Amino acid sequence: MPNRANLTSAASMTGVVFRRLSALKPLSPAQTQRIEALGERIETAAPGATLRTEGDGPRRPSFILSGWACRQRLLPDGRRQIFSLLIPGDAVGFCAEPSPISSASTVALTKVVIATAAPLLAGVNAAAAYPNGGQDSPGFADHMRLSAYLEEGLLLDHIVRLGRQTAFERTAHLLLELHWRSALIGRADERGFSMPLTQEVLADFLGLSIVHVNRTLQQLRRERLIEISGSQVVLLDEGQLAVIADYQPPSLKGAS
Amino acid sequence: MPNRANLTSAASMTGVVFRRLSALKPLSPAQTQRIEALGERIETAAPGATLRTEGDGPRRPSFILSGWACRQRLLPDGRRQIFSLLIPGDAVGFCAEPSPISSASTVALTKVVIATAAPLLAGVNAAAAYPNGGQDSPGFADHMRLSAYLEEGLLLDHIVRLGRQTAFERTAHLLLELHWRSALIGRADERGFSMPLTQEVLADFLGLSIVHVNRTLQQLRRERLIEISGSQVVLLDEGQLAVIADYQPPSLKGAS
DNA sequence: CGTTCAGTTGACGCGGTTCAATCGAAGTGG
DNA sequence: CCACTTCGATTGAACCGCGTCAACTGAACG
Repeated sequence: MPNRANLTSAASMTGVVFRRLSALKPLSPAQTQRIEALGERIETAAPGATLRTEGDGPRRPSFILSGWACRQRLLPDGRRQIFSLLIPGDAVGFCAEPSPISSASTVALTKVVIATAAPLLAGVNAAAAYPNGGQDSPGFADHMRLSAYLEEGLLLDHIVRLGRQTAFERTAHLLLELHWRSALIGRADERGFSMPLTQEVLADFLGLSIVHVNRTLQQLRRERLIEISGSQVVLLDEGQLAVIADYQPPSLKGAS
Repeated sequence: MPNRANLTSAASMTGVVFRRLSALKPLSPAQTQRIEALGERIETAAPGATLRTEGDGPRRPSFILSGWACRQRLLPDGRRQIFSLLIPGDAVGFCAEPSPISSASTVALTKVVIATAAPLLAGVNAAAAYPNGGQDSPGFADHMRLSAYLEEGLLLDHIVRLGRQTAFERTAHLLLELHWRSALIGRADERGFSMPLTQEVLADFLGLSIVHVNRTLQQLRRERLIEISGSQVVLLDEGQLAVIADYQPPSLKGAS
């Protein structure tokens, strides 16, 4: 039951989507207008709510306007592995295959506000009809394709973390990635950003136990590499962290 | 220097590509013809050769006709993580972005024969002009899109293995996946398949040490779950292995 | 005020790594 | 045809990163 006040704040929330997409490829005025229209149809979800279950029929793809979510899978015995963390501006459920090729679900980690991406999707289909890529068309096909490549790169980084890095390196790498992504949507300053995650979520993402996440964060603080107070994270020595974690931010320049 | 004998054998090798793609979506006679034409332009690579370095300018996408390869990343200190194993019928370098969004390279693990996919790619672009999906068009856009989803599912499986499964479970899961994929291209019988990998490669894929891969394989043999002789793997109790590894093969039915 | 939840800490043990040595098969050159 | 080398598989012993178990703390909340 969105009222006018909701609409106003929702419209301002579409800024993260604009920042996210324009970082991949410049947006035309017509496209910008479409993005601002996302604020007109929003929904909210409480922490723990399932936003999407893959293999559960086609659901409407959407963008996260505020709050954090994750894609995850549960094992029969209760173990959980988180594939990716979703922050404002990220897309949910764009691979809307009717076939359940793999089983994963998207779950809200905080209170989440999402906007149906239907108006943009119409543009995606339209752009497919422009063989030249539609530089000036209102379509978003290129943006979504580049976004998919970016996300695959994040999955590859994650695999390296889980397969070949220590808990210390893993954690440093994740903090650098989240800082970079927060900066991309204008939600970070030079050194810090907000990370509304419990240590349990970090553990299930990093493939560690809660206890060890706690000790690893303490070690990072003890070595004066980070500071944490509440959900606020400060990177005290980003260069040193990058060396430890072998972190290289995604390079978006030259994207076609 | 391909001679006629080469061409003949190469043409027969395109069968794996046909099987791989037709499993995703039926192929028309025109499409089948295009696939058979892949055998006309082949290249070979020796074990260890780099087939592709992402972020190294656009390279021609291609299909593996025979031999195995992998996508991997190296850390500065020499640690290696393998993202995916590529078997005959798999595509190489289809995400041919000029931007090096992430750094990974594709390396031959055995002697490899690849075919340039240019003739199919022309079809991909053509299919994009058919808004209805082009059921009868010669394009391969749908196939490559479905293939991308399948590969993403494999990456997710891999993340679960690395993050939340024991060495025993990981190894069982991988063997089941490779058996399923081998069967998909007609390179496996009911219980066995060929796996031309060293234990070092398995270790770098599974995020384990060589020594521990060796011990884990021994445990699988000791418990009469598998048999290995040379590169031949036999799954003695696929059901039991699937329970141990929580393995569920990708479901391709209902793919649009 | 009791309850719940996230964070923290210590003790202990296991899964997996590291180091090092051995062995057989497959080249390779003299 | 035989030393010599190389490579992959194998084995044992010692070590350690990380998980598990359990207890405790403080803040938020009804």
